[in-house]
Amino acid sequence: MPKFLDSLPMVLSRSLDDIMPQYRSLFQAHGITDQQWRVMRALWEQEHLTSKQISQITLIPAPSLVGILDRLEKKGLLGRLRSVEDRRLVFIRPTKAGRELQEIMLPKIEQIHNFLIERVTSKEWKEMKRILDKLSGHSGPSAKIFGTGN
Amino acid sequence: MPKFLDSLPMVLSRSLDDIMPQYRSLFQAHGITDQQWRVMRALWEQEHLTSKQISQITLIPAPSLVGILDRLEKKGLLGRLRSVEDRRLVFIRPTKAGRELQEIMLPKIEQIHNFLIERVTSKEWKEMKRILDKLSGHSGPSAKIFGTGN
DNA sequence: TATTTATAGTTAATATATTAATGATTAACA
DNA sequence: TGTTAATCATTAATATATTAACTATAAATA
Repeated sequence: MPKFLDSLPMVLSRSLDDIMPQYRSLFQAHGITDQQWRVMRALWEQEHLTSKQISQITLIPAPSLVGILDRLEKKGLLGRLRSVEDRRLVFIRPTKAGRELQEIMLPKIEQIHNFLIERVTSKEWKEMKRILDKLSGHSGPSAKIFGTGN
Repeated sequence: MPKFLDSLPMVLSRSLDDIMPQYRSLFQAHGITDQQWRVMRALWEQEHLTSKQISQITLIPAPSLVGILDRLEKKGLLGRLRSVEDRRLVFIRPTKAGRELQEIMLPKIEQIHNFLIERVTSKEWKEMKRILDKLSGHSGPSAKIFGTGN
């Protein structure tokens, strides 16, 4: 295999390209996008999150999140509320419609997840995450020599 | 770990988010983006590719590729040439400047790649790719019997 | 041969990513 | 205490992703 296709970014991107369509068709059937789902999914596990928390959990960059929240708000799936104690913060919480959507979609999502996970053994799944963690620099003597440092 | 953060898309996305910045700072230093690099990288390994071939190699969707090629052409890094035998095809080839850029960047890219890869053993690296392949559906019984074929 | 079908590249519309900058607010500190 | 620095959400500008549709061309077929 040529080096380019065997690089870490390409290996990971290929896998994502392979699995995302299986989720996407479900998202699409319910009128939301990948990223919009990520936000709703985060709100399902913990209500009243701030914008920043959602950004951290979903890995969606803060500037992108603004528009995503706008569209979800317009769809009536969540609401924004400016904090009183710290007026810089904005709390996000799902509406009733948002929670209902979750109840419908969550089982199907888990179904897809299980279908994918069953392709490997539990041991392989854990092993893969462990290796990925090492590659990400989250374990071992991690020192980003090319790191930005911010 | 909550199920959401432990899903395959989130696991892979997190890894990508962790490693891409290390490449991106280099791309940025040379005035190109991630995807623009992917295209140039493909042209480094095989000259005169068609648009479709580049799309397949780089995993960049065809409609996105149009703009990326436009911008790379405008930067003088590659050229487009309509095929004579089959006038539907467009051949892409790097310019002299395009090849020069590669010669400068390629060693640094390999340096980053090696730095990342050295975080795991050779055995772990292969094992990870094998497991990812299974998760993508590229191995195992179903994949061998029902291929997409395209 | 005339018609249908398939393919490569492209355009269009909407959604998101990336980077830098801004406004409002709060925290830190001389 | 008054100024500076940090933080959160947001805007702005450019680049890319996603889906559908469209154009030109070529292949298949009646």
